[in-house]
Amino acid sequence: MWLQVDPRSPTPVYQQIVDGIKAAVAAGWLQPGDRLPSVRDLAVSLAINHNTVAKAYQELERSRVIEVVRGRGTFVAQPGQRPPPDVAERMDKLRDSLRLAWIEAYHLGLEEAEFERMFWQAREDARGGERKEET
Amino acid sequence: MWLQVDPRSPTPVYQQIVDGIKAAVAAGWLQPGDRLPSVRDLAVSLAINHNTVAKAYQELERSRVIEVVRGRGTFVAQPGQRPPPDVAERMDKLRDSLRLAWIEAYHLGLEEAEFERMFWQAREDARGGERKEET
DNA sequence: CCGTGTGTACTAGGTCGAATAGTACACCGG
DNA sequence: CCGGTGTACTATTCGACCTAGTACACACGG
Repeated sequence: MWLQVDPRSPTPVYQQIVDGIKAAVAAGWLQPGDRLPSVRDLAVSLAINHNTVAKAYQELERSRVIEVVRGRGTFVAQPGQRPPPDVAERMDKLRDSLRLAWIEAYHLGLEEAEFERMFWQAREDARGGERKEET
Repeated sequence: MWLQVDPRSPTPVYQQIVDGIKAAVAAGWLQPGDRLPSVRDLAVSLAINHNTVAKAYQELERSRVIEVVRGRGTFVAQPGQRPPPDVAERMDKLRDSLRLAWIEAYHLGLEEAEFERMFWQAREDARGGERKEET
């Protein structure tokens, strides 16, 4: 399965699903039009409640990452169709996360050049990487 | 007062204090050796419990941002004295936050150049800015 | 030595979001 | 009709956060 979840993580399970699917779409694992597992199927796969999956799907639809068709299923949305309702707020959060990242980099003693390399490396990780071999 | 807190924010109050002081140090508001308000004084200023402030101070000391001297007070630490115990973990979190930022930038339809500008702008915001005029 | 101020530790309790379990409904397509 | 889809609702559990109050150990100046 291309998605995993850690129940003991401090970040909520539904948020992990949201992040995971957003990452899969951004990386190209999932193409526009691809069908996602049903809420109940995914819930069984992840060993969680179907309401938790539903909550994740609803947030993903609000962000226009997926499209929901009652009675048929959920699919990866075509980019740039209907604009999300809260772009401004999300941009602010994005700016703030970068600001906090700079602050943390400072306290970790990172040189500006090192942090910049980390920034571009993260771009690579976001579009393709994700090799995880453990044990 | 150079620090404010929003009790209704989703991010915990003690975390807001940690972030705020880290930001103040990184921006240069607070210099190494400067004394911080006592837990009780700051608690009164922010209208919160002193235990919450203490929790923030403890995390700040673990991160080697401040130094605590029993019976005397807390002070901004000299940079690079004793290394923090969890650098590796914090670096991983930093990398991950940048990865998530790239993913979010993708779903917001940001061009790479725009996002890079935002990245450098955040650097400026982290070292000085902070003008907040409301009302 | 005493008093004040420092950070720290502990218990008890309240609040809130996350997650579960279970059930029910409305929709689609064969 | 029937099976699968997302959705909605209640009830309940659980843990993090925060408060309130108290107590302790330490440092410094009188």
